Amino acid sequence: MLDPKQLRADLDGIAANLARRGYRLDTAAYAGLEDRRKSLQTRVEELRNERNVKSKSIGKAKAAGEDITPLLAEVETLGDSLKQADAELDALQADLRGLQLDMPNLLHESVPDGDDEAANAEVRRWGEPRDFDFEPADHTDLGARLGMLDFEAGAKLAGARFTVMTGGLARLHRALIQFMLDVQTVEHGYREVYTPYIVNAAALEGTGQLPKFGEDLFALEGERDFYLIPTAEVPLTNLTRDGILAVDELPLKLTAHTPCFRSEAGSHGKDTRGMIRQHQFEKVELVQVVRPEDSWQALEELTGHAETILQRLELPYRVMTLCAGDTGFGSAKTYDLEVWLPSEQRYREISSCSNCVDFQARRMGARWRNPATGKPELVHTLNGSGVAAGRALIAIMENYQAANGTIEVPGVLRPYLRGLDVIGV
RNA sequence: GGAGAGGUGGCCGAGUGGUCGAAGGCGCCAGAUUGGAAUUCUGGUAUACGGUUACACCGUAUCGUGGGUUCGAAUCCCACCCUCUCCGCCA
Repeated sequence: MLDPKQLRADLDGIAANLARRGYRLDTAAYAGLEDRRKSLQTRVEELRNERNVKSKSIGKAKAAGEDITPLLAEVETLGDSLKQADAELDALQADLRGLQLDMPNLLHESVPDGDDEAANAEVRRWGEPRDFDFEPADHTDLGARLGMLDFEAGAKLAGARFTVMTGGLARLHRALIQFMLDVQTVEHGYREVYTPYIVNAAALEGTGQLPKFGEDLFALEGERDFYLIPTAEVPLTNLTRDGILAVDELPLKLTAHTPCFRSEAGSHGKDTRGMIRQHQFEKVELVQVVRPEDSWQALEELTGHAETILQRLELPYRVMTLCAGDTGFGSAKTYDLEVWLPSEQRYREISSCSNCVDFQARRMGARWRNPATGKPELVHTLNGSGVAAGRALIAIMENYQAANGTIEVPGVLRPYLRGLDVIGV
């Protein structure tokens, strides 16, 4: 959510920034609502004040044993006009809040212009794509040849976009997660967290998935508003909701391995082959909650923490700054990590690292007590995948494949696999 | 699932219809005391929004959440959420 004060003071400036994303803010409509809200709120507060003052005098008169009938007559009609004005104000405020919840975050000035991923800007590359002396297979074929990746079984158990992994591949997948968690906790100072995989609507509103993107979520049936998490960003970031952090708790660096569930509504026909886009996948997530002045430095560090994983796995990748139109709803700036996939002869997203500045913090009511002012102030929140396990597995399969269809296990994962150095022999 | 208890400020904890944003304590901040510290004493210590883009002042809201009763609700009524205890069940 954007700062309501800023929305009042610089509506046109905000509209111009949001326009870079292709978001059209109807400034006249917003300003009109805001004006009406202001006058109505003043009126409601005046009426309340009158009621409070008179009620108080009734109390005093009664205590003094005086006759209160004339006083009661004075307040007779007050209640009705107050109730009516209050209802009007409530409706108006709900409208305003609806507009505010719909607005994406302001973009950082360093975010390049552009409508879609074609305009994303490459920041750097790491590693050289391997030179194959045979035609590299894609992970789907490799998995089938190994007999360890079964999409039909996934479809039988659940439906399209679900996968069953078995044997060495399942173990490699688990080793990958273990490795990533170890690096992030032991080397990068993140605190490991185990969280619920089901969250309520308030948590999803806090990080920005709701109310606007409910279509992308799996909602549970029943009387309660429960959802499967689309990313551990939701539970991790919301740990700070409605709270005030002490200065020595910052930066708060959290990591969690969780499954992620996404309905992928609106991506029909996209990446239907293979394990690239699934309804369920595993991820190690990184979240940082920092002082506002530290967040841009933190974004660089967090991105580096995700990069470390790909470097240790010796997977070639590049870092992209997402352009205005491709940057996510709650993010002020996002770096995507894209890993090299030999079968596609291109880089594919494997991690997304974002600085949400105070956007989520304002929605969540997440603050810290600034010693300089003594006051609670909004924190800044960041998140990034460190990294997506399913896609990392794909990248390993394709980049480490041999001509006979076996997969060499990257060196850093071997300690986790107890002698399984090649998968498929 | 059955029975019961409870949710109040950073924390603990009073408060069962009126002057309660809320006693008291702890913690914290400032000052006094001290050679310095501990102790002790004094004062101050919520957030949001609005009146004014002045931390001075004023108003409004906030005692789990949402409704209701009333001139007036932390206090009464209803629903829901959460916590705890006992029983049952269970990984």
